[in-house]
Amino acid sequence: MSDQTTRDHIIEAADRLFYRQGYEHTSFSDIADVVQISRGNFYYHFKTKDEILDAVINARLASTQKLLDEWEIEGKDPAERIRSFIHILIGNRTDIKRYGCPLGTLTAELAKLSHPAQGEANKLFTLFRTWLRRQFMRLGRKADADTLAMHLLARSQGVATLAAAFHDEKFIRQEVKQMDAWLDSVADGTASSANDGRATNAPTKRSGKPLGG
Amino acid sequence: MSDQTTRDHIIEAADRLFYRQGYEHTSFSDIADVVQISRGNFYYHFKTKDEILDAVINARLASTQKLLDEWEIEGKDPAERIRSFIHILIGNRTDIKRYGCPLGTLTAELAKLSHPAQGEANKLFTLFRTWLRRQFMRLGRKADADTLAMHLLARSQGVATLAAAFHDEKFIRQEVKQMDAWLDSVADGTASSANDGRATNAPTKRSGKPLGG
DNA sequence: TCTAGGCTAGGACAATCGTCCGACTCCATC
DNA sequence: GATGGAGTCGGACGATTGTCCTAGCCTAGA
Repeated sequence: MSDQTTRDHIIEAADRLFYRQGYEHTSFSDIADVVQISRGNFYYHFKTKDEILDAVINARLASTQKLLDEWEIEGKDPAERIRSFIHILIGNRTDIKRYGCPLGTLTAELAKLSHPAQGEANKLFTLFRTWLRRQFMRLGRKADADTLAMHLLARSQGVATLAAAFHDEKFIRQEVKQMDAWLDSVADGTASSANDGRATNAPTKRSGKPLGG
Repeated sequence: MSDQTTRDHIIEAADRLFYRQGYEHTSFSDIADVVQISRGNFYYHFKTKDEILDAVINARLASTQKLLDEWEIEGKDPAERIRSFIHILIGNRTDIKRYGCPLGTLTAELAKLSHPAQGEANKLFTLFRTWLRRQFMRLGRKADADTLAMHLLARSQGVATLAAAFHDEKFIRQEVKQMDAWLDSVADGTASSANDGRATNAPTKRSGKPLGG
Protein backbone atom coordinates (compact mmCIF):
# COMPACT_ATOMS: atom_id res chain seq x y z
CA MET A 1 0.00 0.00 0.00
CA SER A 2 1.02 3.55 -0.60
CA ASP A 3 -0.11 4.28 2.94
CA GLN A 4 2.40 1.96 4.48
CA THR A 5 5.13 3.37 2.36
CA THR A 6 4.54 6.94 3.49
CA ARG A 7 3.90 5.89 7.06
CA ASP A 8 7.05 3.82 7.08
CA HIS A 9 8.98 6.67 5.59
CA ILE A 10 7.83 8.90 8.40
CA ILE A 11 8.78 6.36 11.03
CA GLU A 12 12.14 5.78 9.42
CA ALA A 13 12.92 9.48 9.17
CA ALA A 14 11.66 10.13 12.69
CA ASP A 15 13.76 7.29 14.01
CA ARG A 16 16.91 8.71 12.51
CA LEU A 17 16.14 12.27 13.55
CA PHE A 18 15.17 11.31 17.10
CA TYR A 19 18.50 9.57 17.35
CA ARG A 20 20.57 12.42 15.99
CA GLN A 21 18.72 15.43 17.36
CA GLY A 22 16.70 14.02 20.20
CA TYR A 23 12.95 13.61 20.40
CA GLU A 24 11.94 17.03 21.67
CA HIS A 25 14.35 18.89 19.47
CA THR A 26 12.92 17.22 16.37
CA SER A 27 9.88 19.05 14.99
CA PHE A 28 7.23 17.99 12.54
CA SER A 29 8.86 20.31 10.06
CA ASP A 30 12.16 18.49 10.36
CA ILE A 31 10.54 15.17 9.59
CA ALA A 32 8.38 16.67 6.86
CA ASP A 33 11.46 18.07 5.16
CA VAL A 34 13.08 14.67 5.04
CA VAL A 35 9.99 12.75 3.94
CA GLN A 36 9.03 15.60 1.64
CA ILE A 37 5.42 15.89 2.66
CA SER A 38 3.57 18.86 4.07
CA ARG A 39 3.56 19.44 7.78
CA GLY A 40 -0.22 19.41 8.00
CA ASN A 41 -0.39 16.02 6.40
CA PHE A 42 1.00 14.34 9.49
CA TYR A 43 -2.37 14.32 11.15
CA TYR A 44 -3.63 11.77 8.69
CA HIS A 45 -0.97 9.27 9.67
CA PHE A 46 -0.37 10.18 13.30
CA LYS A 47 -2.70 12.06 15.54
CA THR A 48 0.00 13.28 17.90
CA LYS A 49 3.74 13.49 18.09
CA ASP A 50 3.67 10.90 20.83
CA GLU A 51 2.12 8.46 18.40
CA ILE A 52 5.14 8.82 16.15
CA LEU A 53 7.36 8.15 19.12
CA ASP A 54 5.40 5.03 19.94
CA ALA A 55 5.71 3.86 16.37
CA VAL A 56 9.44 4.52 16.38
CA ILE A 57 9.91 2.62 19.62
CA ASN A 58 7.86 -0.28 18.32
CA ALA A 59 9.92 -0.32 15.15
CA ARG A 60 13.08 -0.41 17.22
CA LEU A 61 11.68 -3.18 19.36
CA ALA A 62 10.90 -5.21 16.27
CA SER A 63 14.27 -4.66 14.64
CA THR A 64 16.07 -5.38 17.90
CA GLN A 65 14.16 -8.61 18.35
CA LYS A 66 15.01 -9.54 14.80
CA LEU A 67 18.67 -8.82 15.45
CA LEU A 68 18.69 -10.94 18.58
CA ASP A 69 17.01 -13.78 16.72
CA GLU A 70 19.68 -13.64 14.08
CA TRP A 71 22.43 -13.76 16.65
CA GLU A 72 20.65 -16.66 18.26
CA ILE A 73 20.74 -18.61 15.02
CA GLU A 74 24.14 -17.57 13.71
CA GLY A 75 26.04 -17.90 16.97
CA LYS A 76 27.41 -21.37 17.53
CA ASP A 77 27.61 -21.04 21.28
CA PRO A 78 26.45 -18.57 23.96
CA ALA A 79 29.86 -16.92 24.15
CA GLU A 80 29.86 -16.20 20.45
CA ARG A 81 26.36 -14.74 20.69
CA ILE A 82 27.34 -12.46 23.54
CA ARG A 83 30.31 -11.42 21.49
CA SER A 84 27.91 -10.36 18.76
CA PHE A 85 26.36 -8.01 21.26
CA ILE A 86 29.68 -6.58 22.35
CA HIS A 87 30.75 -5.96 18.80
CA ILE A 88 27.80 -3.81 17.78
CA LEU A 89 29.87 -1.09 19.44
CA ILE A 90 32.39 -1.62 16.68
CA GLY A 91 29.84 -1.94 13.92
CA ASN A 92 28.09 1.27 14.90
CA ARG A 93 31.17 3.10 16.06
CA THR A 94 30.78 5.97 13.60
CA ASP A 95 27.27 6.79 14.77
CA ILE A 96 28.04 6.12 18.41
CA LYS A 97 31.01 8.43 18.30
CA ARG A 98 28.71 11.20 17.14
CA TYR A 99 25.35 10.53 18.72
CA GLY A 100 25.91 8.02 21.48
CA CYS A 101 23.81 4.92 21.98
CA PRO A 102 20.31 5.13 20.47
CA LEU A 103 18.92 3.23 23.41
CA GLY A 104 20.61 5.05 26.24
CA THR A 105 20.15 8.56 24.92
CA LEU A 106 16.47 8.08 24.15
CA THR A 107 15.78 6.56 27.54
CA ALA A 108 17.64 9.36 29.27
CA GLU A 109 15.77 12.03 27.35
CA LEU A 110 12.33 10.56 27.95
CA ALA A 111 13.12 10.29 31.64
CA LYS A 112 13.89 14.02 31.80
CA LEU A 113 10.71 14.84 29.93
CA SER A 114 8.73 12.61 32.27
CA HIS A 115 7.33 11.19 29.10
CA PRO A 116 4.66 8.47 29.28
CA ALA A 117 6.53 6.38 26.73
CA GLN A 118 9.38 5.79 29.19
CA GLY A 119 8.15 2.31 29.94
CA GLU A 120 8.00 1.36 26.29
CA ALA A 121 11.50 2.66 25.69
CA ASN A 122 12.81 0.69 28.62
CA LYS A 123 11.49 -2.48 27.03
CA LEU A 124 14.35 -2.08 24.60
CA PHE A 125 16.79 -2.41 27.45
CA THR A 126 14.86 -5.32 28.86
CA LEU A 127 14.98 -7.04 25.49
CA PHE A 128 18.77 -7.04 25.58
CA ARG A 129 18.85 -7.82 29.26
CA THR A 130 16.75 -10.97 29.07
CA TRP A 131 18.49 -12.14 25.95
CA LEU A 132 21.92 -11.69 27.51
CA ARG A 133 20.74 -13.31 30.71
CA ARG A 134 19.67 -16.40 28.78
CA GLN A 135 23.03 -16.58 27.07
CA PHE A 136 24.90 -16.33 30.35
CA MET A 137 22.71 -19.04 31.83
CA ARG A 138 23.58 -21.32 28.95
CA LEU A 139 27.16 -20.46 29.70
CA GLY A 140 26.71 -22.15 33.04
CA ARG A 141 26.23 -18.94 34.99
CA LYS A 142 22.79 -19.71 36.28
CA ALA A 143 23.26 -18.02 39.62
CA ASP A 144 24.47 -14.63 38.41
CA ALA A 145 23.28 -14.52 34.83
CA ASP A 146 21.24 -11.39 35.32
CA THR A 147 24.04 -9.67 37.19
CA LEU A 148 26.40 -10.41 34.34
CA ALA A 149 23.87 -9.21 31.78
CA MET A 150 23.39 -5.93 33.59
CA HIS A 151 27.12 -5.54 34.00
CA LEU A 152 27.72 -5.95 30.30
CA LEU A 153 24.87 -3.62 29.41
CA ALA A 154 26.26 -0.99 31.73
CA ARG A 155 29.73 -1.21 30.28
CA SER A 156 28.40 -0.86 26.76
CA GLN A 157 26.42 2.18 27.77
CA GLY A 158 29.41 3.72 29.46
CA VAL A 159 31.61 3.17 26.45
CA ALA A 160 29.03 4.77 24.17
CA THR A 161 28.62 7.77 26.46
CA LEU A 162 32.32 8.50 26.72
CA ALA A 163 33.03 7.75 23.09
CA ALA A 164 30.41 10.34 22.18
CA ALA A 165 31.70 12.87 24.68
CA PHE A 166 35.28 12.63 23.48
CA HIS A 167 34.48 11.67 19.90
CA ASP A 168 36.96 8.88 20.41
CA GLU A 169 36.76 5.84 18.21
CA LYS A 170 39.94 4.25 19.46
CA PHE A 171 38.51 4.17 22.94
CA ILE A 172 35.66 2.00 21.68
CA ARG A 173 38.01 -0.59 20.20
CA GLN A 174 40.07 -0.52 23.35
CA GLU A 175 37.13 -1.21 25.63
CA VAL A 176 35.65 -3.81 23.31
CA LYS A 177 38.89 -5.71 23.50
CA GLN A 178 38.65 -5.68 27.27
CA MET A 179 35.07 -6.82 27.23
CA ASP A 180 36.07 -9.67 24.95
CA ALA A 181 38.71 -10.71 27.43
CA TRP A 182 36.25 -10.38 30.25
CA LEU A 183 33.80 -12.59 28.39
CA ASP A 184 36.50 -15.19 27.91
CA SER A 185 37.15 -15.30 31.62
CA VAL A 186 33.46 -15.66 32.32
CA ALA A 187 33.09 -18.37 29.71
CA ASP A 188 36.13 -20.29 30.88
CA GLY A 189 34.83 -20.29 34.39
CA THR A 190 38.45 -19.93 35.43
CA ALA A 191 37.52 -18.24 38.62
CA SER A 192 40.83 -17.25 40.08
CA SER A 193 42.27 -15.99 36.82
CA ALA A 194 39.18 -14.27 35.59
CA ASN A 195 39.99 -10.70 34.86
CA ASP A 196 38.70 -7.90 32.74
CA GLY A 197 41.73 -8.02 30.49
CA ARG A 198 42.80 -4.59 31.54
CA ALA A 199 44.54 -4.47 34.83
CA THR A 200 46.55 -7.46 33.77
CA ASN A 201 47.74 -6.84 30.26
CA ALA A 202 47.82 -3.15 29.84
CA PRO A 203 51.10 -2.28 31.54
CA THR A 204 53.07 -4.92 29.72
CA LYS A 205 51.52 -4.39 26.37
CA ARG A 206 49.78 -1.19 25.40
CA SER A 207 51.41 2.18 25.57
CA GLY A 208 48.57 3.82 27.41
CA LYS A 209 49.10 7.17 25.85
CA PRO A 210 46.28 9.67 26.36
CA LEU A 211 43.34 9.18 24.08
CA GLY A 212 42.51 12.00 21.73
CA GLY A 213 40.36 14.47 23.60
CA MET B 1 25.64 42.11 46.95
CA SER B 2 21.98 41.61 46.33
CA ASP B 3 22.88 41.18 42.70
CA GLN B 4 25.08 38.20 43.31
CA THR B 5 22.45 36.64 45.49
CA THR B 6 19.76 36.77 42.82
CA ARG B 7 22.18 35.78 40.12
CA ASP B 8 23.39 32.88 42.19
CA HIS B 9 19.85 31.86 42.91
CA ILE B 10 19.14 31.76 39.21
CA ILE B 11 22.24 29.69 38.53
CA GLU B 12 21.45 27.34 41.36
CA ALA B 13 17.85 26.84 40.26
CA ALA B 14 18.86 26.48 36.62
CA ASP B 15 21.48 23.93 37.57
CA ARG B 16 18.97 21.79 39.37
CA LEU B 17 16.32 22.15 36.68
CA PHE B 18 18.73 21.44 33.83
CA TYR B 19 19.70 18.29 35.63
CA ARG B 20 16.18 17.12 36.30
CA GLN B 21 14.36 18.28 33.18
CA GLY B 22 17.14 18.81 30.70
CA TYR B 23 18.39 22.09 29.28
CA GLU B 24 16.01 22.56 26.37
CA HIS B 25 12.98 21.40 28.29
CA THR B 26 13.62 23.98 31.00
CA SER B 27 12.08 27.35 30.20
CA PHE B 28 12.66 30.79 31.66
CA SER B 29 9.29 30.45 33.31
CA ASP B 30 10.35 27.29 35.10
CA ILE B 31 13.40 28.97 36.54
CA ALA B 32 11.47 32.14 37.33
CA ASP B 33 8.91 30.15 39.27
CA VAL B 34 11.59 28.63 41.45
CA VAL B 35 13.54 31.81 42.04
CA GLN B 36 10.30 33.75 42.33
CA ILE B 37 11.16 36.60 40.02
CA SER B 38 9.39 37.71 36.89
CA ARG B 39 10.31 36.17 33.61
CA GLY B 40 11.20 39.47 32.05
CA ASN B 41 13.71 40.17 34.74
CA PHE B 42 16.09 37.58 33.42
CA TYR B 43 17.40 39.87 30.77
CA TYR B 44 18.99 42.03 33.38
CA HIS B 45 21.11 39.15 34.67
CA PHE B 46 21.55 37.06 31.56
CA LYS B 47 21.20 38.24 28.01
CA THR B 48 20.46 34.83 26.57
CA LYS B 49 19.58 31.36 27.73
CA ASP B 50 22.97 30.18 26.60
CA GLU B 51 24.54 32.56 29.06
CA ILE B 52 22.74 30.83 31.88
CA LEU B 53 24.00 27.52 30.59
CA ASP B 54 27.54 28.83 30.53
CA ALA B 55 27.18 30.06 34.07
CA VAL B 56 25.80 26.70 35.19
CA ILE B 57 28.63 24.82 33.53
CA ASN B 58 31.20 27.14 35.09
CA ALA B 59 29.60 26.65 38.48
CA ARG B 60 29.78 22.90 38.03
CA LEU B 61 33.38 23.14 36.93
CA ALA B 62 34.21 25.10 40.05
CA SER B 63 32.39 22.80 42.43
CA THR B 64 33.87 19.75 40.75
CA GLN B 65 37.36 21.15 41.04
CA LYS B 66 36.69 21.88 44.68
CA LEU B 67 35.49 18.34 45.22
CA LEU B 68 38.57 16.89 43.59
CA ASP B 69 40.79 19.11 45.70
CA GLU B 70 39.08 17.85 48.83
CA TRP B 71 39.58 14.26 47.82
CA GLU B 72 43.18 15.07 47.08
CA ILE B 73 43.68 16.32 50.61
CA GLU B 74 41.54 13.88 52.51
CA GLY B 75 42.67 10.74 50.71
CA LYS B 76 45.71 9.15 52.27
CA ASP B 77 46.78 7.34 49.14
CA PRO B 78 45.79 7.29 45.45
CA ALA B 79 43.64 4.20 45.88
CA GLU B 80 41.60 5.83 48.58
CA ARG B 81 41.13 8.91 46.42
CA ILE B 82 39.95 6.89 43.47
CA ARG B 83 37.60 5.14 45.83
CA SER B 84 36.13 8.52 46.69
CA PHE B 85 35.29 8.91 43.05
CA ILE B 86 33.71 5.50 42.78
CA HIS B 87 31.59 6.12 45.83
CA ILE B 88 29.89 9.27 44.60
CA LEU B 89 27.64 6.79 42.85
CA ILE B 90 26.53 5.68 46.30
CA GLY B 91 26.32 9.17 47.74
CA ASN B 92 24.18 10.44 44.88
CA ARG B 93 22.31 7.23 44.29
CA THR B 94 18.88 8.75 44.91
CA ASP B 95 19.35 11.41 42.28
CA ILE B 96 21.15 9.13 39.88
CA LYS B 97 18.39 6.58 40.10
CA ARG B 98 15.96 9.25 38.99
CA TYR B 99 17.88 11.57 36.69
CA GLY B 100 21.06 9.76 35.75
CA CYS B 101 24.50 11.34 35.88
CA PRO B 102 24.49 15.16 35.68
CA LEU B 103 27.61 15.07 33.57
CA GLY B 104 26.66 12.39 31.13
CA THR B 105 23.11 13.50 30.51
CA LEU B 106 24.04 17.13 29.94
CA THR B 107 26.84 16.22 27.57
CA ALA B 108 24.57 13.90 25.66
CA GLU B 109 21.84 16.49 25.35
CA LEU B 110 24.13 19.28 24.21
CA ALA B 111 25.61 16.97 21.62
CA LYS B 112 22.16 16.33 20.14
CA LEU B 113 21.40 20.02 20.11
CA SER B 114 24.72 20.72 18.40
CA HIS B 115 25.07 23.33 21.10
CA PRO B 116 28.16 25.57 21.12
CA ALA B 117 28.68 24.90 24.82
CA GLN B 118 29.54 21.26 24.16
CA GLY B 119 33.20 21.93 24.58
CA GLU B 120 32.70 23.61 27.92
CA ALA B 121 30.57 20.75 29.17
CA ASN B 122 33.17 18.23 28.12
CA LYS B 123 35.70 20.00 30.29
CA LEU B 124 33.81 18.49 33.20
CA PHE B 125 34.64 15.05 31.94
CA THR B 126 38.20 16.08 31.31
CA LEU B 127 38.48 17.35 34.86
CA PHE B 128 37.68 13.91 36.24
CA ARG B 129 39.76 12.22 33.57
CA THR B 130 42.97 14.08 34.30
CA TRP B 131 42.47 13.82 38.02
CA LEU B 132 41.92 10.07 37.85
CA ARG B 133 44.84 9.69 35.49
CA ARG B 134 47.11 11.38 37.97
CA GLN B 135 45.93 9.10 40.76
CA PHE B 136 46.53 6.00 38.66
CA MET B 137 49.99 7.24 37.80
CA ARG B 138 50.81 7.60 41.46
CA LEU B 139 49.53 4.10 41.82
CA GLY B 140 52.41 3.00 39.64
CA ARG B 141 50.35 2.70 36.50
CA LYS B 142 52.26 5.22 34.44
CA ALA B 143 51.88 3.41 31.18
CA ASP B 144 48.14 2.94 31.16
CA ALA B 145 46.95 5.57 33.62
CA ASP B 146 44.74 7.31 31.08
CA THR B 147 43.31 4.04 29.86
CA LEU B 148 42.40 3.12 33.41
CA ALA B 149 40.88 6.55 34.03
CA MET B 150 38.72 6.31 30.94
CA HIS B 151 37.71 2.78 31.85
CA LEU B 152 36.56 3.83 35.27
CA LEU B 153 34.74 6.86 33.92
CA ALA B 154 32.95 4.70 31.40
CA ARG B 155 31.86 2.19 34.00
CA SER B 156 30.50 4.94 36.21
CA GLN B 157 28.57 6.39 33.32
CA GLY B 158 27.18 3.01 32.40
CA VAL B 159 26.07 2.32 35.94
CA ALA B 160 24.32 5.68 36.13
CA THR B 161 22.58 5.17 32.81
CA LEU B 162 21.21 1.75 33.67
CA ALA B 163 20.36 2.65 37.23
CA ALA B 164 18.26 5.49 35.87
CA ALA B 165 16.64 3.33 33.22
CA PHE B 166 15.63 0.61 35.66
CA HIS B 167 15.32 2.86 38.71
CA ASP B 168 17.48 0.32 40.43
CA GLU B 169 19.43 1.34 43.48
CA LYS B 170 20.65 -2.11 44.35
CA PHE B 171 22.34 -2.33 40.99
CA ILE B 172 24.43 0.70 41.88
CA ARG B 173 25.70 -0.87 45.10
CA GLN B 174 26.39 -4.08 43.28
CA GLU B 175 28.49 -2.46 40.59
CA VAL B 176 30.28 -0.20 43.06
CA LYS B 177 31.37 -3.29 44.95
CA GLN B 178 32.80 -4.69 41.76
CA MET B 179 34.59 -1.46 40.94
CA ASP B 180 36.09 -1.50 44.41
CA ALA B 181 37.40 -4.98 43.84
CA TRP B 182 38.68 -3.98 40.44
CA LEU B 183 40.50 -1.06 42.01
CA ASP B 184 42.08 -3.36 44.55
CA SER B 185 43.44 -5.55 41.81
CA VAL B 186 44.81 -2.53 40.00
CA ALA B 187 46.36 -1.16 43.17
CA ASP B 188 47.89 -4.47 44.19
CA GLY B 189 49.52 -4.76 40.83
CA THR B 190 48.88 -8.47 41.16
CA ALA B 191 48.82 -8.87 37.46
CA SER B 192 47.80 -12.42 36.96
CA SER B 193 45.14 -12.39 39.63
CA ALA B 194 43.77 -9.02 38.79
CA ASN B 195 40.09 -9.30 38.14
CA ASP B 196 37.03 -7.16 38.22
CA GLY B 197 35.66 -8.93 41.24
CA ARG B 198 32.71 -10.18 39.29
CA ALA B 199 33.41 -13.20 37.20
CA THR B 200 35.34 -14.65 40.09
CA ASN B 201 33.28 -14.19 43.17
CA ALA B 202 29.72 -13.99 42.00
CA PRO B 203 28.94 -17.64 41.48
CA THR B 204 30.32 -18.72 44.83
CA LYS B 205 28.95 -15.88 46.84
CA ARG B 206 26.07 -13.75 45.71
CA SER B 207 22.76 -15.21 44.76
CA GLY B 208 22.56 -13.33 41.51
CA LYS B 209 18.85 -13.06 41.58
CA PRO B 210 17.34 -10.77 38.97
CA LEU B 211 17.45 -7.13 39.81
CA GLY B 212 14.18 -5.32 40.14
CA GLY B 213 13.12 -4.27 36.67
C1' DT C 1 -18.36 8.98 -16.96
C1' DC C 2 -19.35 9.39 -12.33
C1' DT C 3 -18.43 8.64 -7.60
C1' DA C 4 -16.29 7.43 -3.20
C1' DG C 5 -12.45 7.42 -0.47
C1' DG C 6 -7.45 7.22 0.39
C1' DC C 7 -4.12 10.65 0.56
C1' DT C 8 -2.18 15.27 0.45
C1' DA C 9 -1.27 20.47 0.49
C1' DG C 10 -1.62 24.70 2.66
C1' DG C 11 -2.87 27.39 6.07
C1' DA C 12 -5.26 28.74 10.54
C1' DC C 13 -5.21 27.99 15.55
C1' DA C 14 -3.74 28.76 20.37
C1' DA C 15 0.08 28.07 23.12
C1' DT C 16 4.64 28.65 24.30
C1' DC C 17 9.18 29.92 23.50
C1' DG C 18 13.36 33.32 24.07
C1' DT C 19 13.91 37.98 23.75
C1' DC C 20 13.34 42.71 24.69
C1' DC C 21 11.45 47.06 26.42
C1' DG C 22 9.40 50.82 29.17
C1' DA C 23 7.80 51.98 33.62
C1' DC C 24 8.23 51.25 38.28
C1' DT C 25 10.32 50.74 43.16
C1' DC C 26 14.00 51.02 46.04
C1' DC C 27 17.92 53.20 48.29
C1' DA C 28 22.37 55.45 48.71
C1' DT C 29 24.19 59.94 47.85
C1' DC C 30 24.33 64.79 47.72
C1' DG D 1 13.99 66.72 49.05
C1' DA D 2 16.18 65.68 44.53
C1' DT D 3 18.90 62.63 41.72
C1' DG D 4 20.40 58.52 39.52
C1' DG D 5 21.42 53.93 39.06
C1' DA D 6 20.58 49.12 40.43
C1' DG D 7 17.09 45.86 40.33
C1' DT D 8 12.41 44.38 39.28
C1' DC D 9 7.91 43.90 37.06
C1' DG D 10 4.47 42.98 33.58
C1' DG D 11 3.65 42.75 29.13
C1' DA D 12 4.60 42.92 24.02
C1' DC D 13 7.29 41.04 20.04
C1' DG D 14 8.08 37.63 16.40
C1' DA D 15 9.07 32.99 15.73
C1' DT D 16 8.03 28.30 16.20
C1' DT D 17 5.63 24.62 18.11
C1' DG D 18 1.93 20.72 17.87
C1' DT D 19 -2.56 20.40 16.43
C1' DC D 20 -6.40 20.61 13.46
C1' DC D 21 -9.44 21.83 9.45
C1' DT D 22 -10.84 22.25 4.71
C1' DA D 23 -10.36 21.99 -0.06
C1' DG D 24 -8.57 19.44 -3.57
C1' DC D 25 -5.88 15.67 -5.90
C1' DC D 26 -5.70 10.98 -7.68
C1' DT D 27 -7.19 6.38 -8.53
C1' DA D 28 -10.18 2.19 -8.36
C1' DG D 29 -14.69 0.41 -9.12
C1' DA D 30 -19.52 0.72 -10.88
